[in-house]
Amino acid sequence: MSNIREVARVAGVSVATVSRALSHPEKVSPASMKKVKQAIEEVNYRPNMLARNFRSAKAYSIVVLVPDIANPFFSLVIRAIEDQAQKRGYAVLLGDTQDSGAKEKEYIRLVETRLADGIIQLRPHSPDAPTNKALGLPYINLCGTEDTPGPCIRIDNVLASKNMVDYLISLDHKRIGIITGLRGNPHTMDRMKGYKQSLAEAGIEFDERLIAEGEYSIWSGVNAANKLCGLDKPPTAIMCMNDEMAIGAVQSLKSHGYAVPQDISVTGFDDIDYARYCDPPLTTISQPAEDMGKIAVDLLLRLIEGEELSKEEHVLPYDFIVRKSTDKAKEG
Amino acid sequence: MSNIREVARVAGVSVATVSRALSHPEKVSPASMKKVKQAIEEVNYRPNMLARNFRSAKAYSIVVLVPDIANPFFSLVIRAIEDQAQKRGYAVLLGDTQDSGAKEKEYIRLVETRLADGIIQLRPHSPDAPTNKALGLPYINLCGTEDTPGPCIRIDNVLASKNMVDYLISLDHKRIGIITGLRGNPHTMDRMKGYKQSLAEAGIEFDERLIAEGEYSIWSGVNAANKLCGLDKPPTAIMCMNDEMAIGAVQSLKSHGYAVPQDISVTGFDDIDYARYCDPPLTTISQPAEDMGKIAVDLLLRLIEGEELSKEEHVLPYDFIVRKSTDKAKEG
DNA sequence: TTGTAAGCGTTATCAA
DNA sequence: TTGATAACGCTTACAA
Repeated sequence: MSNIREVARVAGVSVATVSRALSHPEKVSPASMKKVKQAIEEVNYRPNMLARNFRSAKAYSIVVLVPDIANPFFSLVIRAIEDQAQKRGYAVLLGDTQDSGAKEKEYIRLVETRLADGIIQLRPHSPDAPTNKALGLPYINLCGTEDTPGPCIRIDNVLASKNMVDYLISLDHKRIGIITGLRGNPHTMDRMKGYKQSLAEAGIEFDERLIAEGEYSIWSGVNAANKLCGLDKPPTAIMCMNDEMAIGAVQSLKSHGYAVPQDISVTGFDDIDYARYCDPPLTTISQPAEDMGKIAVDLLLRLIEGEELSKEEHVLPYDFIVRKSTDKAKEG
Repeated sequence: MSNIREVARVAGVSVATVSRALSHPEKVSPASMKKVKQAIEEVNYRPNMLARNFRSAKAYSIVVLVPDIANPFFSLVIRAIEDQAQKRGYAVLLGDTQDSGAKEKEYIRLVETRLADGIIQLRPHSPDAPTNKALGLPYINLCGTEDTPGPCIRIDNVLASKNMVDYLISLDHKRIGIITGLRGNPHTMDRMKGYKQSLAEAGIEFDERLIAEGEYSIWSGVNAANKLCGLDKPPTAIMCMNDEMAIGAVQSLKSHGYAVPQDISVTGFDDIDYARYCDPPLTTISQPAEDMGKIAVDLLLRLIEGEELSKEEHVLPYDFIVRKSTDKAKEG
C-alpha cells in the first residue's frame, strides 16, 4: 500500500508538502498542489488514518453505550447520534451492554486506551455502574434523570408522568393503575413521583394495589396487566411507563375480555413507531429522540475538545400525544 | 498520560520487556513479570491502543452498514454482530446509511484509510451501490439474495415466500393479494418469485391487480392495503413482504371494517418482536437473526485474516410461524 | 513556500 | 530471558 513518502517521490516534493497539501491546503503553492494531486491519483494513495490518529492522539470516534439496541426508542436516538457524529467527523462505536457491567467496562476501556474519545450513555444513572468509576473521561448521559451527575440530556419525567395522570383524571378516572419498570430504576422512580403528585393534587388516595411492576418489555406488560385484571376492582385506566409495556397490557386486557379504551384506558410513554399503529393507537409521551441525540454529540465533542461543562443540563420539551387508547371513565 | 517507557523505568526493565509482558507473557520471567505488573499499577498505565493499532496496521474494528438501525429486524442482527465482534476483540462501527450512497461511501473510506478492517452490509446486493466498487476490501453481505456476489449469509427468500403462499392455499385461499417492497429490491423479487411459483403449482392464475407496492414501512403497508380493499373483489388473504407492512395492512383492513383473519388473512415476514404482540399476532417467517450476525462476524474475520472465501454462501434455515392472523378462506 | 528531521508509543528483530 | 534499537506513516517545528 502506498504511503505519503511514495506520493512525495512521485510528485517530486517532500513528504511535508504532501502532508500540508492534505491538511492545510492554504499553505501550499498551486503548483505543488497540482503535482501532489496528480501523484495521489497515480499511486492511488489513501492516507493511513491509523497513523494520523496515533500522531494526533485522537481516535475521532465515540462510544455509544445502550442497554439494548433492539429497543425502538434507543435505536431512534442512536440513529440521530450516528448522523450528527458523522457530520462532525466522528465514528460511532456501538456498545450494546445488555445491562452487563463487564461489557460496559470493556467499552470504558476503549476510551482509557485512546481507541475512543468519549462516551454517550443512554440510560439513567446508576450509582454502582462501571461508568461512574470512569469519571474524568468525556461522558454524556442521555435519557437520565435529575439525579444524574455531570452533563445530561433528558426530559422532565416527573412532569410528563404527572401530565399523563392529570389527563386521565380529567377523563374522570379515579382508579388509575400503573405498570412500572423495575423499582430501582431512576425512570421508574421519577415517573412514579409524577403519578403520586397528580393523585395527591386531585385528592385521590394512593392505592398500593394498583401498582404492578414490570421491566419495560412487552412481556412484562402482559404479566403486570394480568395482575391488575385479577383485582376485585380493576382500575379503569392503566398508565404504563413505556409503550412496549402498554402494548403488552392492551393485549392482556383484550384477552381478559376488556375493551380498550371503552372498559379500560391505557397509556404509554416514548411514542415509538408502533404506538401509532397498534390497536388502539396509544396515547403517549413523545420524547424528542433526534434532538437528544444531536445535542448529546455536540456536547460530548465540546468535552472532548477540552471544554469544562461540569453540570450542564438540557431538559428538553416533550409532546403529549392523545390517540385512541384513552377515553372517559365508565363510572363516575 | 503514562507510556510504556515510564513503566519500564519504574519497573527497572527495558520497554521491550514491558511490551512482552503484556503481549507474550510466556516469554517473560516471573520476576520481571511481577516488577512490570507493579509498575503498571503504580503509574496507572493504560496501553495506547492507537499506537498498537498503528504499529500492527490493524484497526480491530469492523463497519456494519445498515439502511436503517430503527428497523427492528436489523437491530436484532446488529445486536448479535456486536456481541460476537466484542468476543473476538473487535469494535463495531455503526454505519446507518439511510440509503444514502454518500454516507455509504464515507464508511467505505473508513476501511480504505485503515480505520476499520472490513464491512458487513445488511441489505440485498444492489449493482450500483458504492460498496460494489470497493471490491477487494473484506466484505460480507448479510440478508442478501442469490444474486449477491461474494460471501453472503441469508435465508432462501424464494422458498420461504412459496411456503407462505402454499400455506394460504392450503387454507383454501385462492385470491391472495401481495404487498411487496419496492419493485427493484432483490428481496421483493425473490419473494415475488416464490409467490408466483406457489400459485402456478396450485393452478391459480396470477392476477396483476392483487399486487400492491409498498416500501417495507408500516405506513406503506397501510396504503397498499387501502388499495387492495378498494378492489371489486378484494383478496381473502394478503401476504406482506415484511411484518411492518403486515401491521400497517391489518390496521387498514380493520378501519375498512374487515376482521382479520375472519374476513381476510394477513401474513408477515421477519418475525420481529411486535409480530407476536400485535392484534392479531402475525403468521410470519422467522429469520435466524442471531446466527446470521454471528456467522457474518466469523466469516468477515476470516477474510480480514487473509483467507480467501471467494463465494462462500450460507443459506440458513428459517422458521414458519403460524399465529392468529391466518384462517380458512370464507368462500370456496 | 519548501524541505529536513524529530518524534508520537508500540512491536519486533537481533544480539547479548 | 533480556535490552538496544529500528521501524510503522504521519505531523510539525524549525531552518532555509
